[in-house]
Amino acid sequence: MSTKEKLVSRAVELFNENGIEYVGMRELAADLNMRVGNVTYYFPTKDDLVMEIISQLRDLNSKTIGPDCSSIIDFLSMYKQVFHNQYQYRCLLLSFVHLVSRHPLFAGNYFATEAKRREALRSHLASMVKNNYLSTSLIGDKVELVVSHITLISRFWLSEARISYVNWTTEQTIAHYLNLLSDILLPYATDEGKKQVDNFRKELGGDLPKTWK
Amino acid sequence: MSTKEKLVSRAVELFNENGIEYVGMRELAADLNMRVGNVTYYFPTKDDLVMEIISQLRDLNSKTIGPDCSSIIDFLSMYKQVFHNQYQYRCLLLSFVHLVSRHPLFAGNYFATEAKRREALRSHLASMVKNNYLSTSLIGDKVELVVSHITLISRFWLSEARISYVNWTTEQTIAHYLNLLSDILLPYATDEGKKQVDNFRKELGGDLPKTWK
DNA sequence: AAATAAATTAGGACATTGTCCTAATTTAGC
DNA sequence: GCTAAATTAGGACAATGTCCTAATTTATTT
Repeated sequence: MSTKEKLVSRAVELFNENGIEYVGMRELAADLNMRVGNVTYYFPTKDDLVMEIISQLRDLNSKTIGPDCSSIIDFLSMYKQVFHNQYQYRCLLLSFVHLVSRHPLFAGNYFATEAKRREALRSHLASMVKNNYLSTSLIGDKVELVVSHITLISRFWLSEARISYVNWTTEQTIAHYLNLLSDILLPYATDEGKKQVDNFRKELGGDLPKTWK
Repeated sequence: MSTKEKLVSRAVELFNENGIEYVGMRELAADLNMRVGNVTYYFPTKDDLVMEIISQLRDLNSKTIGPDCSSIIDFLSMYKQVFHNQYQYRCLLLSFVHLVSRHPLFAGNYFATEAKRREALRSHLASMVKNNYLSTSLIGDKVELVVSHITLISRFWLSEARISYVNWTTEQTIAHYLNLLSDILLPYATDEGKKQVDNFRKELGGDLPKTWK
C-alpha cells in the first residue's frame, strides 16, 4: 500500500471516529508517524483529501446501484448495500451539507451524481411497476414524491441516527431505515409486491429495534 | 435592545447567512463595532451563544406545537409554521448534527425536547384518528413508522434543500416538504381525511416547484 | 559506480480561530 | 463625589489549515 493510500485509508478511519472537522492534519500525520508537510505533499489541502474519499464512496455506490432492479426484494437489498457503503464512509454523510454548501467543487461533483441517482431511482420504480410489484397508478407526480422520500431517507439516515439513535447497533439502525424505505413503497405495492415487502421485513425482524420510549 | 440581545440577534442573521462555523467571534464583534473581549463577556464561549439561539427556537416551537390538533388541516398548518420557525433559525438546523454529537450539553437538551416532540406527534395522530380523519388501522408499529417519517422530514428538510434545491424559493421549498408530509399521512387518510389533504395541497399548489429535471 | 534529477520528507512560518486573562473605562449606587 | 460594580478593550495562548524552503531519500542517466 502506497503512502498516499495509507493516508486516505487511515483518514477515513479517523474521520469516521471523530468527524472530519475534529481530526487535524497534524493528528493524522502523527498517527502515521509522519509530519504535516508530508501530508500536504500528497494532499495540498484538507479538501483535496476529502475529495478523494468522496470519489471512493461514489465509485463504491456506482458499483452497487445497478441498472436492473426487477423486484422489490432486489431494490431493498440494493439499498441495504448502499447503506452499508455509506456507513463505511459515514464521516462524509455526516458532513455533507457543510462540504457541499461551502465548496463549489464538492457541489458540482454532487449535483452530477445526484441527478444520475435520481434518474436511476425513477427507472427502478418503473421496472418494479412493469413487473407488477408496484401499482400502475405510480406515475407522474407520485413518482417524484416517492423519489423525494427515498432520497431524503438515504441521505440523512446516518445523521439522524447519530443524534437520535446513538445506542442502536449499526444493524439495528440500518434495519430501521430499510423498514422506512419499504414503508414508502408499500402504499403502491401490488399483492405480489406486498408479499415481497413482508418477506423483506421478516428478514429485518431480528434486527429491528424493539422499544420506542 | 440590550447589548446582549443585539449580539444574539445579529449572530442569528450572520449565522443564517454564512453558517455558524464560518462566522468568527471577531467578525461578529466587528459587525457591531465591538471587540472580541466584549462578546466573550456576555458569552464566554461560542457554544454559549449557540445555546442561547437554540433556546429561542425551542421556545418558538413550543408555542407553535400545541396540544390540540383535531384535523389534518390543523396538523399540516401547524407544521407549516414549524417550518417557518426553523427557517428563521436555519443555521441551527444546518449544524445540528455536529452540535449535538459533539457537545454533551446540546445532546442532553436535544434528547429531552425530542422525546416530547415525538410524544406530542403520537397524540396528534391519535386525535386525528379519533376525529375520523385517519384510519383506525393506524396503531402500534405503524404509528411509530409514521412518526419516524415525519421527524426525519421535519429535521432534515432544510439540510436537503440547502444542497439539492438551492434555486428554489423559501416558499417553494416549504411547500415541497409539506407536500411530502401530507404524503406520509395519505395512506392512512379516511375519505374525509383525503379531502383535507387535497384541500391543503390545492393551497400549496401555487408554491409547489414545477420542474424535476 | 558515480552523478544528476526527481520524488519525498521534514520543519518552520503565517494568518486565523476560539478562549482566556488583565487593565482600562464606563455606569450605577450611596 | 466616591466607591464598587459592570462593561469594554486589548493582548496572549494553543490549535488549526496552508504554504514555503531545505534536507533527505529514491530513481534515472551517463
